[in-house]
Amino acid sequence: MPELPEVETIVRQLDHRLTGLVFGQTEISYPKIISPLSPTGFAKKLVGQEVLRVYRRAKIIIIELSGDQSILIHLKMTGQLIFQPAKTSPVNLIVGGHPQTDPSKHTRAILSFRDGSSLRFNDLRKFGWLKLVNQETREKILAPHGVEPLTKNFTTKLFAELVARYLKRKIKQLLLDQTLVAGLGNIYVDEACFRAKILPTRTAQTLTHSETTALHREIIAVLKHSIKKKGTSARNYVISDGTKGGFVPYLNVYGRGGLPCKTCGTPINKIKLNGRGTHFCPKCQK
DNA sequence: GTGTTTGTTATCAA
DNA sequence: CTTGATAACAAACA
Repeated sequence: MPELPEVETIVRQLDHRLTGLVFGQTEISYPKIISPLSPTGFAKKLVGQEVLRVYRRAKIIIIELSGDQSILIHLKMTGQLIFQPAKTSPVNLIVGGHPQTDPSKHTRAILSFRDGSSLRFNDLRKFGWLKLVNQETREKILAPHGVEPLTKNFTTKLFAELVARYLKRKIKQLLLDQTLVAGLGNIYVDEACFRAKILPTRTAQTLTHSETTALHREIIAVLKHSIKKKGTSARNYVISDGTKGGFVPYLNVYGRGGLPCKTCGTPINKIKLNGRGTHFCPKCQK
């Protein structure tokens, strides 16, 4: 599940590798991932365009091109973006615990560059997408997202205002809402709540001022820590060079249902909250 | 055949 | 406007 730290890791690597490359041929094996153009239209428009930079907004990857166009990419739950350098053997991947060579049967698109390198979009569950859009459409798609938690715009005051505005919402639900804070997903919401010692099931209105401050602080801290470790490879997230992120050993609750809390030894509780697997320590979190 | 995994949007309801 | 519930998308895995 690529969330902010995973997408950020991919983007940093791709920006470094793709900037300056010029697109050549494009192969689409699963047309439904492409919009708003047809795969043919997509390929035609892409040819000859140079990559200016690669950046991120929320969980969306933006490849900015010469001219007016950008490729927007969302990996959703199982998307992978693999960079294949020119004249090298296929990148090795681990998918669902099994070694796999890329490209695989889950490769949905291959965007080639004129120097012989290529970018592959793999997506087991076909939820992810690629859009080739102009600036105006790009901004229309990006605009509805909330504050970027790793920018100076994400102040304690702003976060407190959000908490005060959506009083009836459960904390977890509030944090998962991409229109409020952008980039958090199931993993980092659970982790941030643990670090702030707050139960994800509580409603916003029950938070004290110091709890709100702590939650704000821990959201930032856990995201930064994970980026430093290149993200969480809980399932099939890989970085664009096929390697895995290193944050799993630092997870306190996500994926640890029934295992002892690293702080107090109490078994981690796992419940369903609004249809999401939710993990917490019943003793450390109040 | 069943339940579980989750990001996002749509839809309906209150 | 806020909020809650549910389905839909889609495929693998236990």
